[in-house]
Amino acid sequence: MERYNFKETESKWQKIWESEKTFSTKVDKNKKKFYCLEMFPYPSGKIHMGHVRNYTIGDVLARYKTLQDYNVLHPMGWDSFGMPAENAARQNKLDPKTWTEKNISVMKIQLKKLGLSIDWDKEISTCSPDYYKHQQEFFLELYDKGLVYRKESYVNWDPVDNTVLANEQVIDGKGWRSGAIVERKKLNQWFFKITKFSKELLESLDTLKNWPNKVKVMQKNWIGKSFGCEIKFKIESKKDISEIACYTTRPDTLFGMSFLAVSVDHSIAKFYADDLEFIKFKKECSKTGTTEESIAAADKLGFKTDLLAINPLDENIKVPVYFANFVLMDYGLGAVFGCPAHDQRDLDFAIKYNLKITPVVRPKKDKVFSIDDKAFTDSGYLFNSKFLNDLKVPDESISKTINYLEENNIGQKKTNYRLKDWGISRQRYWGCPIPIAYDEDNNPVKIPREMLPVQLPKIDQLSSAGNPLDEMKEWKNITIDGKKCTRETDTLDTFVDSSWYFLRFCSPQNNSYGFKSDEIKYWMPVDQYIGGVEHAILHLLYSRFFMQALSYKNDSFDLKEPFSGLFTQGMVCHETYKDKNNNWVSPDELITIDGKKFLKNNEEPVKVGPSESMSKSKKNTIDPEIIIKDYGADSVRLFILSDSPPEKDVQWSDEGIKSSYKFVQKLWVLNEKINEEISKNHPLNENNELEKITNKFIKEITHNIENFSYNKIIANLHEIYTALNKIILSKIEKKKLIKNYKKILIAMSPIIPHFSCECLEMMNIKEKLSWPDVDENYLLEDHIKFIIQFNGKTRKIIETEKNTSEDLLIEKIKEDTKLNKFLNNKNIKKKIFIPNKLINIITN
RNA sequence: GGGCGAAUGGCGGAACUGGUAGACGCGCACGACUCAAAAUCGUGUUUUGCAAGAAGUGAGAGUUCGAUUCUCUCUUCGCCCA
Repeated sequence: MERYNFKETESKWQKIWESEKTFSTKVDKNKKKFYCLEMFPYPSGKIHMGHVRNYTIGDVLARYKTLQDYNVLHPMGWDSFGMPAENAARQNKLDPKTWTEKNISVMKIQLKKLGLSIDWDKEISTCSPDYYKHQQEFFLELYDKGLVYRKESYVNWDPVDNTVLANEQVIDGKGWRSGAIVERKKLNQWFFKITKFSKELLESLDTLKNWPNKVKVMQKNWIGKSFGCEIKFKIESKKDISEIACYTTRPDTLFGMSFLAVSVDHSIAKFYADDLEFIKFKKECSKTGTTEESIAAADKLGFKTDLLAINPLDENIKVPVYFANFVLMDYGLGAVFGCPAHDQRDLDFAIKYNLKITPVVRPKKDKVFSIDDKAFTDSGYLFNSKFLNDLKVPDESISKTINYLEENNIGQKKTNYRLKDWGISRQRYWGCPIPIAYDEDNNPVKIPREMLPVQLPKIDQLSSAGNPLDEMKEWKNITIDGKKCTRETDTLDTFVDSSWYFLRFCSPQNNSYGFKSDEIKYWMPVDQYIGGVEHAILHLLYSRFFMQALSYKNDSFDLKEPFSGLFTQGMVCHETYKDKNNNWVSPDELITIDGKKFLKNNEEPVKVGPSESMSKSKKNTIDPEIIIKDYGADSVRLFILSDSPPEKDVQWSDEGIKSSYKFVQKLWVLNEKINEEISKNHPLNENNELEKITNKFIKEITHNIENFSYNKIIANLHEIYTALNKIILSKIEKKKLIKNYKKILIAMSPIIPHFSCECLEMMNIKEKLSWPDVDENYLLEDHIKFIIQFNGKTRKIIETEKNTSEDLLIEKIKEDTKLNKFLNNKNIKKKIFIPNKLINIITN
């Protein structure tokens, strides 16, 4: 008996699939479609286990749906713009294009070795002009619809490297490379008006029935709808300022107001433009980063103005107005009123500047209540609030206060969203150029469509600082309609690239537009989108926005939600190891002796740490390429699905992959045995046991695939293996054996496709395969296991005929020596009888 | 601090609408084969007890004939937001 040669078999089938274009798909209106999409990879160099898991999960589904006779679109592409290419290019003195293309070719080969059912004819790459040309068209389309605008906005600025930093490049308020303290700097930047669709993006979440609730909740919180009130405060001032408007969600605490805080970018700041102290303060504010987190963590700073704000509920209360570093122009109206007693941030500020602290909410009516250094934010009752006293906080107090403010023309009820417009300008080279230029008066001019794509200029070497496009004088100069213009040198956020790639997969070669209408009408929406939960907010929200934006003022595009089903898979983890000097050690530097780990080179023991998600920095990665080479793609696929439910983290282990490998070998041995039995040509017999176990298996595996319980599928495979091994001893008739074994092989094929195809071929099965139906007739049992309980405790499980009556069962119990002792000398108080399931006899 | 979720053997995890807790896998133990080892195959494996039995799903309560499953309180952990 030969061992199963996975190397030969896997490469054989991969070649067949490639040459026969097995997975290539076309629009076919006579067939139901299924669009199965996994998040496309960033070409970082090599595939990692996370990819293996993601794409295996998707592949099982795609193959399953294909067998169910769906027309399956299962494409793959590359999210190939982005910073790592620039960083690598700087390090290796290559250009980002060369680096990226090399990585793509390596990773493509690696993915093919996994045996994925991908239509490679539909491959796309976002850094290709063929792709980003259409993105530039979309940009202009959105621009024409008024969904793109330019405004001054803050960026993280590294004053040493003279470069803009992404949020993730700011570590503890310092630049990741230079270590310099990051400053806030104002730049003119482009924005997508995502806030225009806040309401739609929020409400349409409810239509996404096949999304994890968790993700919907995250998006909901991110959009952050709140009810509140816009309040106009009269200002007492010698300057020409009569009013400042604030947005608040807590108008009910108005009587506790002790200051008004405005952003340094507020329109009233112009009155202080010449004030040296204010200029100094504004500069101080710019030292805080731009993230909400860094603003929350920063020291609260205020600049006291000569203005006084009048409390609209009691004009005798006048409070100082401050410029404050924690108020942002982006949120609300760039001005808030401070109520220190009931907001920790306001309280910190009030203590620092010695402002009045008046509590207006107390936990219980008629109780003495005061505030020390902790703000009271729980529910309770209003006091110190004149005509609002004793209202229940928060529900009653907020609504009644708003009513009062509206009736008296002081404020207006308003819905506010936390969601901010999407800043899409990146001061980077390796991204999609923004198709805009500026005339001599610095007015933006669209690049005419016939001049698209705006190609990225070739670059030999990236300088260490700034945006290289800025330096490219020749590239920058352009003439539009006879006017001399200068190109925009910022490129688009790479999230724009991934906001519509799933449309491009429907028409990857279409040159006239990003997609063909009839093709996306057929394929879209994506029926099942699969990827990491880390994209739960931004990528998914931006993609949803993009559909809203494309369909806005456009009758020929009515797709609002791109992904009708979403599945978020967990991460792949591995144990971590450290040597005696606490340096991370990689698993392939170790040997195992008696279950303990030692360094290979000097046999020193290592410390085994907890299992954490695989990362290069912790050196706990496992290279899929090596694993595929050693154990084969089918074993890897089997293992990556086997140990944990796909939505949870999975722990990579040597034992696990070895056991999967052994299982494939065992299946091979079984396959040989079955073929031998087939050749024996046993005579017809009436035993239906094989039909029974086959149908049971098909039923379970179908249910488990449908529910993403892929770990249970693997359990099903082990069970059917054991059952088959037993049953083939019973001389099964040839036709029956072939029929059932074929079904089983087909059901295994989404998970271990090379192995299954090989076995099917050995049995000379050549027709088009389809997913086996379950014949329920074989699953009807005439005997069932019946549970017998006394006082709620299971005492015995007996085999009975179906529909055995209660009386007959009682008879049986009385005859059973093991059971009747529970009845001796006892009164039966109650009997619970559930037909075909259990009887519970309550005695005293 | 707020929101969401989780907790089951030595480990990963099963248990569909409340009805046999621990499927399946790993690990471990014993046995077979072997001069021996590896590989392979077989048996066992929640705890306790010789056994009958008893206890047992993070802790505590509740609903129920019956709770891993439902309700409440608490603890710990994870994720997201601040």
